[in-house]
Amino acid sequence: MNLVVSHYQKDIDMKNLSDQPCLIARSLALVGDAWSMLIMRDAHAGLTRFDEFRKSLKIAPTMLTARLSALTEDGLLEKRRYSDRPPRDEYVLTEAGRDFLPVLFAIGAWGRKHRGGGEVTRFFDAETGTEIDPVTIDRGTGAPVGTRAIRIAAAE
Amino acid sequence: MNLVVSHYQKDIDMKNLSDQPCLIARSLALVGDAWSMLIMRDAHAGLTRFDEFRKSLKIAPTMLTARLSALTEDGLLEKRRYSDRPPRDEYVLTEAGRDFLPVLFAIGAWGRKHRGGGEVTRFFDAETGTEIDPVTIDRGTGAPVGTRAIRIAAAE
DNA sequence: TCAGTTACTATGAATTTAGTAGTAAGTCAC
DNA sequence: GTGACTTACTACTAAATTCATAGTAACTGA
Repeated sequence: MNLVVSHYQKDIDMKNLSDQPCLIARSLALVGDAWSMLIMRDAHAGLTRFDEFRKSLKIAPTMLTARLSALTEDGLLEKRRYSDRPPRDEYVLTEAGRDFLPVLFAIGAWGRKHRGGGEVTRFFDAETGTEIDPVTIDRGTGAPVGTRAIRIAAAE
Repeated sequence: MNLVVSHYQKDIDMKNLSDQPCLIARSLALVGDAWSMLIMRDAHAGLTRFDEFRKSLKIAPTMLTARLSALTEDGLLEKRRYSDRPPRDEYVLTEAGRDFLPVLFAIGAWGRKHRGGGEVTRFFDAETGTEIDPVTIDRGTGAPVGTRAIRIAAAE
């Protein structure tokens, strides 16, 4: 399963995950590894530069280059020049990248419930000051996902 | 970054992801790879047996064994004997495993918005028949995650 | 000029993953 | 009761990825 890159080539995922009808599989073709998710997390926390990510994640620079390129290529990040001399680029979230935040919060919510305890980073609503308690609901019924029966259809 | 197992030993993740204060990182220590996520997806779709997963995912049996063991060890799946002769086990979701569904839906929702098009698998509410449209909201404010400013705190 | 910064690339070793084949313990159809 | 088949794996090797460290390019600032 190679979710990434060799050289100047775009991601080649296993079994063409990105061509499958399942949208979960398609998404995982892009961000289905821990590094990519953690980069997205850090990008949401405001990091933009290569060295910021590298130090935060203690990731090998080769890996970081590959992941940043892939995420940029896939439209979750955007390269932006912030200095011409020396030439320096930073990576900022695109709209698609910002839309990824709910996924991170859903993962975090699961973690809080099932891997909580000890020292934990928490998030608060800046205005109300209440801790954020993420729930994924179906906009149609308003019910939390998993509380009602679901029917699957392989449609167009 | 080795998220998995060697031999009879539990996952040893990189830099002890599971000991970090960030709950996202902790969760990713367990399910931060595409195979694990896809196994969880298939488990939610009703698959329970080794060969069902293997055929559905076209995963190498060695990988599948490792992933199923890790997910079982981590409490997302549970091994259950369904035949004594011959001895046969199946893997069923635990409560923690079922709680993972919102994550999958959040990922799917992202995919629908940013990787939609072509033939796509969709989900409907079994009762109302409406297509499920997952949104992750903050239970406190009721606002979708990402629409309001957030404050981070590294508390206990 | 010399140390320091920043964003990388080069390289080789260690580790993981993939893919195929094989095994163990049966069942089922004659 | 023999042979074909099923199911859940393990063995093994080759291929690919990842890690870690070192090095480079293009500057800045003292």
